[in-house]
Amino acid sequence: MSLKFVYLLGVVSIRHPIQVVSRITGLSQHVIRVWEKRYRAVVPGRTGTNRRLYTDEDVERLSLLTRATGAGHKISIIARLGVEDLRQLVATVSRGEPVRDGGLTDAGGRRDVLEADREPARSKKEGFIRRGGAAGVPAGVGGGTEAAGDSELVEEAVLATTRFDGETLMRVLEAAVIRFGHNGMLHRVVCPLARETGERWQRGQITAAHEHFASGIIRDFLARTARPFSLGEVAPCAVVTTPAGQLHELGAVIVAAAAGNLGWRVIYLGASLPAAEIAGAVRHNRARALLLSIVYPSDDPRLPEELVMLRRLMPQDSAVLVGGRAAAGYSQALRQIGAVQPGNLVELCDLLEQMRFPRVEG
Amino acid sequence: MSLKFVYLLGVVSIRHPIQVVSRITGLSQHVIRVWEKRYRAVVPGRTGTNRRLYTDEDVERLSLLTRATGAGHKISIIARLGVEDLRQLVATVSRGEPVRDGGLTDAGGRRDVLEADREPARSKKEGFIRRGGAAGVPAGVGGGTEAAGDSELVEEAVLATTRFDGETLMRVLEAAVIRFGHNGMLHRVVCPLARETGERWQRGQITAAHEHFASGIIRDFLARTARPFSLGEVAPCAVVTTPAGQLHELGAVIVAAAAGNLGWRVIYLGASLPAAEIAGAVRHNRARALLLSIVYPSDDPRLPEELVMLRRLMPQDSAVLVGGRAAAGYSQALRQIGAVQPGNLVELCDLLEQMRFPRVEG
DNA sequence: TGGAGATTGTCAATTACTTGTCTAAAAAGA
DNA sequence: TCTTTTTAGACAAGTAATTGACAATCTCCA
Repeated sequence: MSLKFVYLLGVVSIRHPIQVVSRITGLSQHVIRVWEKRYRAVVPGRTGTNRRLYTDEDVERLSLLTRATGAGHKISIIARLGVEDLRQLVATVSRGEPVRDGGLTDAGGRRDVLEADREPARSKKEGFIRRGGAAGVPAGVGGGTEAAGDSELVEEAVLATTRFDGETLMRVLEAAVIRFGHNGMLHRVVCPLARETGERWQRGQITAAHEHFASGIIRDFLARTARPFSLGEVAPCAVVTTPAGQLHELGAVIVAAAAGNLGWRVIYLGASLPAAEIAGAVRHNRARALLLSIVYPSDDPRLPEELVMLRRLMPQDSAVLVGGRAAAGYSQALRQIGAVQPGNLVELCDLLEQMRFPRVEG
Repeated sequence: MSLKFVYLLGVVSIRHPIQVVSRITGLSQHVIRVWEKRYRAVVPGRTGTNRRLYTDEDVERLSLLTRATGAGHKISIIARLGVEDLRQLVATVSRGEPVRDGGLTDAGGRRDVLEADREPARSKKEGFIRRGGAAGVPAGVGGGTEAAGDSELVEEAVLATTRFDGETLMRVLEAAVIRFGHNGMLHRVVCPLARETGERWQRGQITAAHEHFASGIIRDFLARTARPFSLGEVAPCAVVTTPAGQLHELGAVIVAAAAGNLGWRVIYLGASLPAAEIAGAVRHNRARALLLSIVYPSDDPRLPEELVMLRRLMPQDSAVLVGGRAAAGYSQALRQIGAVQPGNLVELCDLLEQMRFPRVEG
């Protein structure tokens, strides 16, 4: 808390050498230095022996500048803007609105070079978001209102969960697969089960242990029934986890399975990872999407900071998709970081489907 | 060795010779001394004859410094920071991402060289005394030689983990099952893998995300290969989890699998559950044993209270077994609550085997 | 449409600083 | 005696700063 707070105020004792800054921002040391020399984008302090030392605010500025230039802004023009202005700029851009100073989404050659050596896609993100928002819900697969679910099976599953009866729970899942198929099981049984357990837990009818238990069983079941992976290297990569403090794993399990079904290469990281860790994994895997599940608590004061930090540390061209019942509690932060918030699993799948095939826009 | 021994006696202020510190931190003795001489990173006490003696805090500092330097920070700059600052630093700057030659020409490849260069040097010099030191108790009870491990497979598994390469990791596990059988795989590959990842994590060579990732893959694998359960109701029940604040799941996964192999009905509850929740699950399932894994941190001030609370809430006739590299850090509390602390997986299995058939004593 | 000039990321070379490693000799321990 | 530790000094490789140049675009204008 004080950590992040302090960071936001820029009052920090610890300063970073250029190597660290380079790793965090993804900029080469060359660029960092040249931005300083030509545009005074940042003016780091120095050690006694003339080594640069960057404050956290410097890092933030550079990150924002990276994102803004990626969106087509010219570094020479925005280099001197304040952090606040930059934030606004980036927020505007990630909402899909056109960049004001001419340099339209496709800023042209420089970007191509940049992308070619950085990663396949950047501008895509905005595209997805726009599309996702517009397309919205394509009406549930099975007809009913967003996967009505099979109440009988769900009820049995809930019951099994409350009794720590893994065997029965698995049997129910098996039955669900037979009846609805692998995907249908997720949408019509597991998802409602998650919601139901969540509600019961909130009412104090069951404990977190039950939720953990169900997560485990469902994971095991999914692992057992999922197709053994043999995805081409082309498969886009998605990292699935929950941010620090979010201990409930079930949502993430579901999302991971759904993404796997849709042909994504899923890196599943379990629950409660700090921002830096998540960002590292995303970066390492060049993941096109980060899928977060936020279920409880819905008012963790640290989480917004954590999310901001996450966005700052992540590669700019990776999208963030956030689901879960408590996501709404952080919508301000989520909007700030340009996260997409699908309203339910169907929407999420829709988005994932769209993101599967990056189109080169014209 | 002396470490564990002394811990058992409850003496808190033991101090370690440099060799031990070197083994724990993964730093060479040279580096430890040079960090002291040049930067005063630590200032160990001395014996009457001028030998260095390091406190636990020194060790902690050195570990953190290792991680921070791994993240790109300059030792000369961070050497004097306090433990808290270092923790923050390490948490902020994750080093999970690869350094791509794309953007970071200055930094590119360097790290690989650094590691490739650092690794063999260390093992050559400090050798693999580790086994003697870390294992401490030979424990040869369970038949095998305390799981010597198949270094080749383990190495491949570690490599796959550092690369988030789930497919390869699974292949390795498969090979291990074929070669050693299901149980042998646990003892000879997964367990060493857990230890190795733990050590690398402490050295900052990998991130917590890697550990989470490996846990997930291993879970999935175990779920897939474990016998589908059809245990009679007679099977004794064991609850497996980690106490609140302990986010690392791998140890619990291993233990759960081991217990399952031995014919226990395992209720697996994942990581980081509050005492009340755990106790509730134990009570609800009339579990004969509660298996806890404690890996990190080893100095959570809340954990002892949590453990005491746990014992108070639990049924009296349920045993508590605690394993994990950080268990020693809480040995006082553990003794207080009458927990059993098997030194390694073999011992644990031994105990579980004994507990399978309760004697009704007269 | 074509071209001049500005913009911007990249690179090489040089210099200087940083840091891990190593050797050798003496002391201590076992 | 054989190993381990300590100290001091030397060294090589890694890392960073600076300068100047370069190539690929982008912008603007004729």
